[in-house]
Amino acid sequence: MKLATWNVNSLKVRLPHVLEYLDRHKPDALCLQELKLEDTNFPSADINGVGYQAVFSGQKTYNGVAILSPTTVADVSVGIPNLDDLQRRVIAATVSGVRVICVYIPNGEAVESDKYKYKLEWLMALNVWLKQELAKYPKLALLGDYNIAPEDRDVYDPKAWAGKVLFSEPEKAAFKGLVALGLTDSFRMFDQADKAYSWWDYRMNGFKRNLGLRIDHILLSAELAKSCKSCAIDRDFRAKERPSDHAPVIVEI
DNA sequence: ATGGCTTCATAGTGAAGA
Repeated sequence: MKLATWNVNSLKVRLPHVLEYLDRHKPDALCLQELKLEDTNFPSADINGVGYQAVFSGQKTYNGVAILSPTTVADVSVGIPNLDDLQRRVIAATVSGVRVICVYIPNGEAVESDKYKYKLEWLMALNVWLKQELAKYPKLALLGDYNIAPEDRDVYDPKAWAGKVLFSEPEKAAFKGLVALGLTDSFRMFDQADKAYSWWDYRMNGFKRNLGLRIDHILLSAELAKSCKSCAIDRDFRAKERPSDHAPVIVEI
């Protein structure tokens, strides 16, 4: 079974890339973030046309998440219970017996900002909720844009990024808090190339110079981790014409 | 060098992303 995640930075613009991705990898679930469109504008017909169905929670201009699957999914839920959040950042569904949770964790803007406070509060609410979800669903995968680089090796220049948003200690502690629930960072279960990242700034030729961060992750519950066969970042889609600034990440379980 | 690029938005001295 293949599960994938991709921050597409506008589904309207990236639809051809998404359709190509589905055709090439045929994932059992593809989690998308930053749709940047309202539900009424969701391109269901195009996605159905390549044999996939979608559940989604969108909003105008910002955020928006979806799960694409070749089969009908069950028990769809949106948002985090007990978190009053107008931003569409979470959608979950059960796909072939696996609880798939798609998240777009807040960016945080800068450590001094109110958005950073919101990010840390959001992460705390996610942790509380996930603890309950893991008790309910032993087979659980948390996929998405975490907006956190967990370790030095996930950052092209960790000294320059020290203390900055995406790499600050409280954010890294929140990531470890998710791992402490019993989740495993699937990417680090396997040998990987050095300087492997999932996001590169559009500016400064960030991709060509490989000035990137690994901020898109697939965390697996113990039961899924024990049968996980691979995890890979697909740089091909970042190298295309008019790409998203994020590359897709995929696991085989 | 707080810029640099891309998106959606509106027509802003833009906002937000990461």
